[in-house]
Amino acid sequence: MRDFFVPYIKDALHSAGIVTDRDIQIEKPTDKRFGDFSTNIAFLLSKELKRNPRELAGELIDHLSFPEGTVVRTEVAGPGFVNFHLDPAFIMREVREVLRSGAAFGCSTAGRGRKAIVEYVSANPTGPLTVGRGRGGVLGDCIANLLATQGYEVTREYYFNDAGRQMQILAESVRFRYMEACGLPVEFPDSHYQGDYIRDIAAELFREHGSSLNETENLQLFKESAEGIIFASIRKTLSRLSINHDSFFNEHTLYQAGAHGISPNQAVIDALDAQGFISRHENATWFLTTKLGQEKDKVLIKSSGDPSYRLPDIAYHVTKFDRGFSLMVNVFGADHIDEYPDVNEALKILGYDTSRIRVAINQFVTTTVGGQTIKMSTRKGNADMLDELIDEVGADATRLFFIMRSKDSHLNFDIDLAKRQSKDNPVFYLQYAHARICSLLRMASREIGFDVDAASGETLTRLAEPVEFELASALLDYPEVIQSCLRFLEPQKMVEYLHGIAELYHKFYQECPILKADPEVCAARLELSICVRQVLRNGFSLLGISAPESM
RNA sequence: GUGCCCGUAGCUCAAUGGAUAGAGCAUCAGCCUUCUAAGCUGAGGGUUACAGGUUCGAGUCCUGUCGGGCAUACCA
Repeated sequence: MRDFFVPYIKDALHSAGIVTDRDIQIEKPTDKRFGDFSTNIAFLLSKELKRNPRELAGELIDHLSFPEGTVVRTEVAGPGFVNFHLDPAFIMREVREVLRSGAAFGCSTAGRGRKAIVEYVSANPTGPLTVGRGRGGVLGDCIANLLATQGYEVTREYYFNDAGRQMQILAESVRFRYMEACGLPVEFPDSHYQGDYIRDIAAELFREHGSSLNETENLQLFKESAEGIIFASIRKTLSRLSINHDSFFNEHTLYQAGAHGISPNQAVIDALDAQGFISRHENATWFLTTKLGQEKDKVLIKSSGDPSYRLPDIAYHVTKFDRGFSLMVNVFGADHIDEYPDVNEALKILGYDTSRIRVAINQFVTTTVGGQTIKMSTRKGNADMLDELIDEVGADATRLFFIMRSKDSHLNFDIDLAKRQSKDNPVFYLQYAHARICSLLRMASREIGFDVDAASGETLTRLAEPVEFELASALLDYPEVIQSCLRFLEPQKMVEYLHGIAELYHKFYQECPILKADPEVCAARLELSICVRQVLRNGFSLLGISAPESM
């Protein structure tokens, strides 16, 4: 809708003899007295032209003209705002687009022909997913959904490492528990994984093999069975949240020699070395990040000969470029904040365009039960598990709660609230609006033979109540909300928006009789309801929550 | 110590540098013989942590202070 104004404003500036290449910003004023839309262009121009903004605004509107039946009034207000008042019929005509496009309303082709990759969750298979991982998972999934609406070919990728020290500890942990299961005395180290799931895996091994594994020093079997069981459980948990990755990228492949006989890891070392950013001392291989202004150099290959996590991370990102992604989104938890800058610097040195990479960092999650805060913890058994949370509050509430706050804010997950089957719970508020419309349409179909599928929106221009215009106008914001979510990698804005739509609909429902209205108005209100239902459905689908037809 | 995030109504949180800082919960007062009251209407509630600065305009940007979280590994 905002795009509508831009060409006319540009034309007017041109014919007023004002030269600028500034972007025209269109805003939606908070106060309806200031019109349906406004622009601050006069302020921006006053800066560069050193002229009075009110004067500039005046010249602008003198040259401004819109097609018949669109903008009914343009005025200069305050210190230099230009406000536009729309013809209500214009809004109602535009709303027909919701019905025409249906599930595609809000989509664009901006990303057509471009490949995007969203990397999220990426937890190593050392244990069940924690609540904190869930937040990043849902965030990443929503971002992927958002990108898909813009025509990108989206890959949802999970990057993991099933080698290395953490997995070694995991294997040892299972072995200890296995020996316990065999009735042997063991002293379980504090440094190892304490969770009950380790016991379950050990018990499984004991069931299959009895105590025949007692003697073996080879941890491989312990590792593999633990990995298999844990990964299966992770994927099951994710699928409960409708998170389904297209691709699981095993870090191990970066250690294996490729076409030219060298591994991707080695290729990174060689390339950085060629640029003078590698040093070998203390038996290790270092990335000279001090040359880039950082405090310390970073180890890429440890004295043990194994790469530290940074090296494969860099090599992994090289594969993303090599695989032809023009947009790469990485979703990390706040605890991985320091991971990215080194990767970024290395990629720049290697000549890659790092502006194609966007990083979304989500802050931590605390859960509260009965007003008591339970802080998320990592390796100990007291971490709150994502699966238990889903058991407790359901998948829809889990997803919505994770993204209804800005990713930059610590999330306070109120379990009591999420469980409540009442109006306090935003999930129910949103879904209720959808169910209410479905119910209404069912009744309309039954009582007056209204054909929902035949609705074209032709009757919408009969509507005249303020709340109806407000609602219609809000529906037209939907495509811009998607853009805004993507600009900030912040699906939370969609939650806010949908909440506003639901609120307006409830208000409309309260104020305007629908089935009891005059038949022509009745049809128009039903059509408006269908539009609202469509936007709610589209939004729910982006957020990954269900759209119940009755509640 | 240093880096990143946060500090907004009693609570949980919004607000592309725009006009009188908004929602929900909680509190108080109303609305169901009428399409789902899981809803709606209204009221009260604020020195946007603090102090400066930038400009037509600052919750938003800059500097400093205070408070909270995360990170500061040859773990990932």
